Amino acid sequence: MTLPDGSKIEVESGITASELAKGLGEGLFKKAIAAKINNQLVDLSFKIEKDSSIKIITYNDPEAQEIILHTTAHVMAQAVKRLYPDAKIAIGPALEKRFYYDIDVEPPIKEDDLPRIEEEMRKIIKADHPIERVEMTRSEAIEFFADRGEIYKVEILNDIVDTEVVSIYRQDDFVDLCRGPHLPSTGKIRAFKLLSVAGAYWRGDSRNKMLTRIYGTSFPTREALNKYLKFLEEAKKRDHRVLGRQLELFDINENVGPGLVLWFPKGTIIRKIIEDLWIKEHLERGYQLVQTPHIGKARLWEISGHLGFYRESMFDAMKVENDEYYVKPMNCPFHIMIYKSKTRSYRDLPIKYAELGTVYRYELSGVLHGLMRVRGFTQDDAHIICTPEQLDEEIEKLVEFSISFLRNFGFENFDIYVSTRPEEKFTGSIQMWDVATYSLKKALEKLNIDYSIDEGGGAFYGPKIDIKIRDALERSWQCTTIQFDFNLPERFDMSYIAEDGTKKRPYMIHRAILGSIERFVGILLEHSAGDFPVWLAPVQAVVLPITDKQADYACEVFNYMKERGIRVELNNRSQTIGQKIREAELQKIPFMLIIGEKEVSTNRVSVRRRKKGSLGVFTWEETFNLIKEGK
RNA sequence: GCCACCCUAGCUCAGCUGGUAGAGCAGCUCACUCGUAAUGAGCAGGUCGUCGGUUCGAAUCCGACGGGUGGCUCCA
Repeated sequence: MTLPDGSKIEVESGITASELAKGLGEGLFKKAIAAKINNQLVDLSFKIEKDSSIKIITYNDPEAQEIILHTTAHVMAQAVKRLYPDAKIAIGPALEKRFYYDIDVEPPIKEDDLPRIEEEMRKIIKADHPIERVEMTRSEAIEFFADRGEIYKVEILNDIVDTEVVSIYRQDDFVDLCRGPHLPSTGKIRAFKLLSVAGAYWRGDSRNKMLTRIYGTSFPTREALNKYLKFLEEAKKRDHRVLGRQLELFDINENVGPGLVLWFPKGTIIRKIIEDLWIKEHLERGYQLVQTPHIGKARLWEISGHLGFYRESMFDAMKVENDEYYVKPMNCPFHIMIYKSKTRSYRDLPIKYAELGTVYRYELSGVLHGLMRVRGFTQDDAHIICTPEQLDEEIEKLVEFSISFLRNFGFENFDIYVSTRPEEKFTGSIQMWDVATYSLKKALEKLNIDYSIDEGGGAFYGPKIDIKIRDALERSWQCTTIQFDFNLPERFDMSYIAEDGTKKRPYMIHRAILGSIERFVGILLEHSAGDFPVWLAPVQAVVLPITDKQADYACEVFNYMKERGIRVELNNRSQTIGQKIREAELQKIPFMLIIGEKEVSTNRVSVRRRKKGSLGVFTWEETFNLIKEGK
C-alpha cells in the first residue's frame, strides 16, 4: 500500500481500511471516518484486495463534510420513518454545508415537529448502530424496495439502467439506496441540527407530487456547527429587506402590488448615484443613451417573437383603441427599431445603445423576494450592434468594462461562466454559434480571466458570458450577462451596408452589467450590511449640535457642507448628544459632525466616524475634505 | 403557480384551553440644554390582513381570498 506521504507498507490482502487505519495508529483509527483508495472514496469497511494508494479520511479532511452530511441525512430519514411509519423516502443528498431529505409523508411535517425528529435522531446516534454496505443487483434492489413500499427508490432504480450492481446502506432496521460512502456507525455523528422544512416537487418537476423537504446540517465539531449557525444569523442580519426598512430606502406595499418597489428618497439617491456613474462611464466608452416607452403594440412583440417564447413572463395585454399593447419585459425590440430608423452603413458600426430601461415581468408569486426578485425592475441594458470583424474587440471591451464597473463597488471576486449551444432547440447556424462562442472564450483568455463552461447552458438564441460576484459573506450573485442574439436581427431583418455595397446582417449582443438596479442595490445592501461606502451613502454626514446654543453655528456648518455638495443632515432636536450619536450610528451615517461650545469658540468641527469613534477636531475645510475623501 | 408556515399600533412582539386588546421602540407635547451609542414625564395611536361561517360571545375555532416567509437545480 502507498500512504499519502509516499511511503509503502505491506498488508495482508483482504484487510479492511479500518483495520489498516488501526495498524497505523490508535489516534488515526479513532478519527477515521472513511478512506480514499486509488483516489476513490470508500467506506472504512472496504476490503483491500490489491496494491493501491490509500488515504484515511478523518473528520478534518475536506472530503469528510459530505460524508458526515450524508450519513446525518440517513439518520434523519430513519428518525422520520420511526415517527411516521408510512413515510416514503425519496432523495437525500448533501449540499455544501447542509443536507436535505425529501420525504413523502402525510400529513406533511411542520417546523414544530423538528425537535421531535432531532430527539429521535439523538437516540439513533446514541445507539451507535453500525452502518453496513450491501451490494445487490439492480433487479434485486427493485424487488427489495418495492417490497418495502419505497416507490421513489424503485423509480430511481428503474432510471439507472446503466448500472447493474447497486449498493444499499443499512443501519439498524433502516435501509437506503445509496452510493456512499458513509460513516462506519451512527455514533460517529457529532454535531447536527435540523434547520427548516419546505415543499419540493419530486424531481423538481411541478407536475409531480410535492414532497416534504427537511433541511439540516452536521459538522465534525460543535464549534464548527455554531460557526455555521452564526453565519446564518449574520446573513439574516444583513437581509436587505430588513435594512431597507431600517434605513428607509424602499418598501413593497401590498396595495401597490407584489414585486413592485417603492423607492423612498434615501433609496432613490443611492440609485441615482449608481445610475449617474453608469451613464458617465457609458458615454466615455462610446455608448449612446436612448429612452424607450414602457409599452408597445402586440405587433412589435409578435415580430420579436416574445409573444411566442416569452409570453408566460409577460403581463396580459391592454386594449387601446383598436390595438393590443403589452408592457415591455425587455428593451431590445425598441432599440432595434431605433437602429432600423434609417439605413446603416458599416461605417456607423459598432452602434451601442444604452438604456436604464424599466421592464415588467410576470414572475410567479412564490418566487418574489425583496429587491432580488421583483416584477418591475430597471435593467442597465445595452445592445451592441456590430460587424463580424468587430466582434472580438467588442466582446473584449464588454468583459473589461463589466469587471471594471463592478470593481467600483468594491467587488473583487468573480465567477465567470461561458454558456454554449443547447443540444436541441436553438436558432442560428452552428457556424454562427461557433464563431460567437469562440469570440467569448478568446476575450476571456486574452484578458487572462479564469472561467468555467456551462455546456449547453446558452439561451436558444445565442451563447453568453455570465459574471457572478462574490459578496462579503462569500455568497455569489449573478449580475453581468453578455448574450449573443442570433434571433432578433433575423426577425427584424436588421442590416447594414457593407464595404462592398451589399446588405449584411449585423451581430447583436445584449448585455447588462449590474443586471437590475433593484437587485444590485439589494446585493450592495447585503454585502455592506448597510454600511455603504461614503460616496454611496444616502446621508454622508449629520451635524449634531450639543445644545441649542450651538444651533446657529451648526446651521452654518450644515449650509457650508450642503453648498459643497455633501449629502448632509442637521439634527437640531432637543436630545442628548449620546442619543443623537446613537441614532446616527443606527442610520449608518458615515460622518457625525459634533458641535459644542469649544467648536464654536475655535471655529472648528469635532468629527466622529461611524463605527470608529472620534477622529478629532478639524476646520470646516478639513472636515469637508475628510468626507470627500470618504475613507 | 405549488407545499408548509405566518399576518395584532409606524416597527419588533405579548395576548394560556373563545369572554370584544397590551409592552418596548418610533411619533406628538412638555420639561431638561446635556461632550461621543438610549434624559424624564405625559399624550395619542389598533373595526387584531379582508370577507364569510360556527358560537350567547371570535384576535383566538373553521373556510375562502389577499399579502408575506422558507423552499420547489445541484444525481440513489
